Amino acid sequence: MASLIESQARPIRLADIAKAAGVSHGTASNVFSRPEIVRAEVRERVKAVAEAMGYAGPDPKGRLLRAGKVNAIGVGTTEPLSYFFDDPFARVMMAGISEACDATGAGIALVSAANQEKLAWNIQSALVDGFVLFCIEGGSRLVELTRERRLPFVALELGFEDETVSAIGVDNVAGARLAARHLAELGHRRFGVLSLGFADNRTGLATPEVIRTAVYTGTRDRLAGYFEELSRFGIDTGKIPVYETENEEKSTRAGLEAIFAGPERPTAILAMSDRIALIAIEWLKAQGLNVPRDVSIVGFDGVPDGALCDPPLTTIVQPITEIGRRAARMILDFDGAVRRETMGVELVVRASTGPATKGRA
Amino acid sequence: MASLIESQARPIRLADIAKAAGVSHGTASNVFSRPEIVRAEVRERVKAVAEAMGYAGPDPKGRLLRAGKVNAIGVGTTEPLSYFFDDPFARVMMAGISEACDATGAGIALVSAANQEKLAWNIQSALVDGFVLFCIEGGSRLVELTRERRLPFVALELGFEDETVSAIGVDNVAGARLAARHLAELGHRRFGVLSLGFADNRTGLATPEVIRTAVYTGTRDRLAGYFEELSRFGIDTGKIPVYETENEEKSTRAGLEAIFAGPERPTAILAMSDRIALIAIEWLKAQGLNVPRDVSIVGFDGVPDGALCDPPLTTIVQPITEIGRRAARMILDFDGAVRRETMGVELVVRASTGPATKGRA
DNA sequence: GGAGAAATTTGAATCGATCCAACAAAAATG
DNA sequence: CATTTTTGTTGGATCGATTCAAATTTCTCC
Repeated sequence: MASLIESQARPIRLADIAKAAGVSHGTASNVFSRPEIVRAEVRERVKAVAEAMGYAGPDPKGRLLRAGKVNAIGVGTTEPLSYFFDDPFARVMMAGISEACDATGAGIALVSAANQEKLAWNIQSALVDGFVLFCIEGGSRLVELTRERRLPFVALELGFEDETVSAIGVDNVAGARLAARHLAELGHRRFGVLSLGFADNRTGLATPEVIRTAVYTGTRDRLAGYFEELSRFGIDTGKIPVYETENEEKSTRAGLEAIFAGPERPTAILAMSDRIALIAIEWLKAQGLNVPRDVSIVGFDGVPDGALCDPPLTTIVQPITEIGRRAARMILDFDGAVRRETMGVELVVRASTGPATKGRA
Repeated sequence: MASLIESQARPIRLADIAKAAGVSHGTASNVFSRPEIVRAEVRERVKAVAEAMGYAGPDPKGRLLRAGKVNAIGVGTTEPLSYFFDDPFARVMMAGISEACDATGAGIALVSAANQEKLAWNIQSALVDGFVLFCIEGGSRLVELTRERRLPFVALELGFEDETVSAIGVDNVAGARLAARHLAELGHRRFGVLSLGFADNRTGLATPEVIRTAVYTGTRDRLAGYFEELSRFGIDTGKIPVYETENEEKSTRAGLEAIFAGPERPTAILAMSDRIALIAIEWLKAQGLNVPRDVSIVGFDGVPDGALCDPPLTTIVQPITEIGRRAARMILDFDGAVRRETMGVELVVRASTGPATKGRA
């Protein structure tokens, strides 16, 4: 009963302690934030009073206003919050961000929202010193929203051309070329591409028009890399089906059905993410197709799951953790400059790719 | 250049806008927080001025102090921040917490720290309305620290007896009994227990003394459940080796070595977490032992990985996501009451357990 | 004992907003 | 046209702390 009444009462402020202890609030403040400059006797008295009155210590809300710095970075996405804990790519990225934050003692605030208005509000009201943005679906809008906060921010993946936003990403063209060359060198000539979106909220077979007017240059560049390299092997890239997935199960399966429905079944799949590739492997196995004997597949990202699945996934490995670390540091040590960093990628050959066989599966 | 200078200048405050637009700060505030009560003409003028001066909108730092509510919950642990993205149990729990936060539009602030002082500081200065605490190693200290903040908080896992702290956990005794009975009914008579810690920072073979003076009642209860049930089958529990692991690879392997070093090799392992169980399966396979033919193993938790490993893990499934959801809601809808909820668990039999064989492996 | 230095303490100003009682202006009513 | 109502605006108080120049106390040392 007493505790209930007590808990409903207005919380005790530093000023209350100061008055009760008979010191100024300046001194009371010092007792907590710079105890060494307060005379021991006074310090103990104030502390005793605080203890007796049940003071919880200086409220960070008050301190914050004065200090200006929150000492936390916001990580934003248009996906629901659970994305950070479910998606393998996001998780590895978060591990890198965590590392940088742990090192400096900064906190992490997760920002997201189901719908657009809430997202806007959450971005506007997040208590952070800057943002790291996961630019997936709706990335452009996320960047616009964040820009209005006028806080430092970094976009992950060089998803768009705007040179005024800081970003860290990988060389998508080079990575895609590595993937394509690997398959071409194994003798593959019939391909299918499981793509990411070329613009917001897209899914389905991509027309040349869609590809040409791509908003997401990351997707565009990966495709360009695939096609450039395949052309060098004399392959007619115009005939390659490119299916835009939403990087999840449903649209990826639809894409596979579309790609394998045609008369010229591919012997190799280029997937723009490991997640897509993993889903594809499951689908192919369920169809009774052997990977890599019947169909080879190369992913993109290099998430840990790729090494553990069956067969282990050949993929283009990005330095995801390092990207996360750098992004976080860019915010933590912000100096006002716009930075755009491009990281290298490498081809890691595992067991999901093998020589092309002549026979139809 | 210009932008650099601009960015270093003192940020524009609402008061600056008010002055420039020739209105009071009260009206300027209303333009942003309750636009509908401001005359359209004035509203547009103020907005135009704000736009022209590059005002970023009301600073949440200022608003916060007045509003009192942060609209975010803190999730605390003594592990490094990456724990939230690595540990399978934590991830499922976070998914539940995320769900509840998404539903109400609340944010999540991750709080952690490598060392004790930083942890204290991070807990003290986190801008949140309440905490959900992962009480693993050092849980008691985490609770003490959090209690001082005098904000609502919930401990996950009923790790200690203190009835004054809100907590959500599972019926550990019942769960452990299910696991033990399952193995006993399969004919197993020689057991080994891979335990969690009975107190902070412990590892190694647990003596009866250690078990009796356990700080973590969760661990204690699980062991009690195992032993109670095994006793009913006439098994001498005094002879069962109990090894305290740190729920990670190194100590778990050490535990397995210790348990399998004796002359009476167990035919069944009771693991107090799926993570431990999964590591154990790997270890057993590496030793050339077949699971479940040579050794059966039952986990505890019910994380998704358990269903995917080889062989799939028989385990005691906790409603982890639901626990997370409830914990978050307890903070979000805090009403001043201390709540302690015990959730049910169930045995899920997969392929890591089988009948005991007479022959030594 | 007193001058000067060093150590503490004070209290007003500030951080950036929101709230609200009081007031002013415009609109509706008699 | 005077009075009431409605609608919009104002500016001081407040949220809970920190900061810093100035004032005060205490300490040193001759």
